[in-house]
Parts: sequence; structure tokens; C-alpha cells
Amino acid sequence: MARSVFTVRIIEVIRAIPSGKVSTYGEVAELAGNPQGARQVVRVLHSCSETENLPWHRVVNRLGRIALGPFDGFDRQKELLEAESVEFDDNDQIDLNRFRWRGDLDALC
DNA sequence: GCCATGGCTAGTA
DNA sequence: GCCATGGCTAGTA
Repeated sequence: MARSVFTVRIIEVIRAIPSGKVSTYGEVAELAGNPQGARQVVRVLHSCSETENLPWHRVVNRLGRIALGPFDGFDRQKELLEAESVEFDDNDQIDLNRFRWRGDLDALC
């Protein structure tokens, strides 16, 4: 079955997140055209991260926290982000005011 | 039916 | 902690 337009756009948006920045599930969904599609972003990250070479680690939840569990990739994701100079506070939280990618808004300015 | 969400509510501290 | 969301997948008819 062919991938939906939405799925393809999710992949494009994730690919566009630059090194050193993060985006959120909800924001990726919104930029891809469906503000309610956060769970599809999860699905794409699950199924396409490897095959599509996605910077999967640059997607966090809306609080700026890694959604993965401690034995499910949390450490790996944190390492990858820190290697890009993304900083975590004592609660493993990222300051989204500093590290959030603003997406298409840049193009509109 | 699944899901690495997100938003809102109830119920504690 | 509950539940709506929505595209996909596995598994049936």
C-alpha cells in the first residue's frame, strides 16, 4: 500500500530538523498538515527511522523531554542530542525556548 | 488493535 | 490517569 501524503510529509519535516535543534511530535504533525497527528509521527519514527535515515533523536515530547523509556533508547537519544550540543537540565529536560526548531516559521519571516 | 502523544480532569501534598 | 486522535498492520472472511 502506498504511503499517505501525510506520512510522506512527516518524513520530510523530520528530515528538515537541523542538528542542534529539536522538534516535538505535535509540531511535526502540525507542520506536516495535521495538528492531531502526533501519534502518526510516533508510528513513522518507529517504522521508518532506520530505512529513511531519519534524525529520530531530534523529536521529543511537548515538554522537551525524551519519551523513550530507560531501557528503550532513552540513553541513546540523550547521547545523540548532547553530541549536537543540545543541553539537558537536572530533570533531563530540554529548554525548548533555546533548542526548539521553529520549522516553517523561518521561511515565512 | 497498536502507538516514543497531548490535553484535560481528579485527586493528592 | 483517562480518552480522543488517525494512519497503519496483522490477521481474519
